[in-house]
Amino acid sequence: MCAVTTARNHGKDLRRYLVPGTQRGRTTDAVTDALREAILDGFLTPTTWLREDEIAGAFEVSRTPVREAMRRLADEGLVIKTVHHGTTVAPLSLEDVLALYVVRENLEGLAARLAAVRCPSGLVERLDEIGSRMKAAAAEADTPRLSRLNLEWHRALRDATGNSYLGRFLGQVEHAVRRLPASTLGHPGRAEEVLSEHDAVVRAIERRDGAGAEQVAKAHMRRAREIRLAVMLGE
Amino acid sequence: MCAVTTARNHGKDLRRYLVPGTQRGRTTDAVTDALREAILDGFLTPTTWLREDEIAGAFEVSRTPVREAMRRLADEGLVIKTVHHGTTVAPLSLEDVLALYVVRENLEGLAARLAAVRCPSGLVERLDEIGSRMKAAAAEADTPRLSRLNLEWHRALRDATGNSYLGRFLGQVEHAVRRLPASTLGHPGRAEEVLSEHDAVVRAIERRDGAGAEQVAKAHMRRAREIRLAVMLGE
DNA sequence: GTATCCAATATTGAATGCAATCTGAATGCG
DNA sequence: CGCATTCAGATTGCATTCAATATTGGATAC
Repeated sequence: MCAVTTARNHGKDLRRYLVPGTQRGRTTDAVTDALREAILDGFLTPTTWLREDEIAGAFEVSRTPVREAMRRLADEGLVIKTVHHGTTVAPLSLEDVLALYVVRENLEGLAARLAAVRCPSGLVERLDEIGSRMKAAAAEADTPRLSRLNLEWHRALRDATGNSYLGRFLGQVEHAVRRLPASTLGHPGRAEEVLSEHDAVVRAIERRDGAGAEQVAKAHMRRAREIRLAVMLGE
Repeated sequence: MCAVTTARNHGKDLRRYLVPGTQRGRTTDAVTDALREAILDGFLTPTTWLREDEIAGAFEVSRTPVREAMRRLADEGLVIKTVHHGTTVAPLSLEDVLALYVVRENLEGLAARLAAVRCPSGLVERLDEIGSRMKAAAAEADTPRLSRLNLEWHRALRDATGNSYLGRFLGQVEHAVRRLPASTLGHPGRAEEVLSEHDAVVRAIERRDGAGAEQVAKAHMRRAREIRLAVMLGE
């Protein structure tokens, strides 16, 4: 038995990644999102061979939207295509993770600075509101919910930059980060740490301190990388 | 007559963007690259309506690879799709340009720093060699050649970072920058300025000065943005 | 027993056809 | 005369079909 697994026996389970409210004319988008979710979620693990026919059958659509979805995911770096041979889920090495966090540190820092400079009305309140919900989730040790809220917090921040390119790049970073095995938020003491680091960013934004916001946001990411490595290397 | 132009009368001229050595099984890639080139080159201008079967006819392929190409370019932000209606070349506002350069400044700075830290063997020589060719092109006032060499220089730098994410993002930035109307290298005195700014980056890399390389690279980009704005606003 | 070649098969690449739907103009009604 | 409605044409979305090619298993020669 080789290391390559197939999606054959996963069968119809893939369907649960399809969002229900898909209107006509959006099949390709729905399939793309579903496949992306399945990969990010870890349901489709690296080196899994994705046969177009199989996926099409699981989603009960034709191969055409599946083909387009595959190509898009290949452009995003989530899968690897080889002509006339097939598509496999891309592996993610420790080296990749380090490279990812290096870039992320810079982009998140830039986002914090831009957000502080623009500081659109309601931003501080929104970040604080998400922060308080995160606090509640942390108190209940509800890591999945904490993780979703964390995502929401970072999205709110990058939306506040008003920079479409930065937003797009941070979106791609987010996709890549979500592929990593387990959330770092489950690490002992990390949840509280994240809350205080986020708070530092928001306070800097509140006083329109761009440089300060950038600094604490970068420190937040450096710490996140540390924890990530600790988790991946088995604490 | 509305502001939307069509590709109808461009006809077969699109074919000149197809690279000749396209082997079988790579039609979609070839079409994608050709369309991207045509947009970056300014042959297909913003708001141009791209009809699938028109493009397919021009390239003498079926609509399938054209469709996939359109979707990929939409993901890259070069075109805008609306369901059941069509695809148009995305506009590029002055605001977008500013946003682009803000992000670019950070990414190029990071690339210079990483390149200085790693400093793979042969990098300094390669950058200097491209630099000397740029000097020759500048002496002859050969702006198109200078522009190509400039691209090559920046690519060499980002390849030296060994960071795939940074490389991908800078690649996307490069695509966006290439869409801008005219090269800033034709601006009076800019060519010489670029040469000395590049040299400052290389010297910093040579002495493994990461922070210094980042600083001069960022200054290089800030200056590039200034010139770009001057050019776009009519000097 | 092993290496090499060949053909059968599996799988993807691209073309074609049909269905859905958006646009725009002509038409009917107030 | 203005506005809503409907219908025809144009265009994209997806399914299906055909073509090309990589893989793999086996037969054969050494």
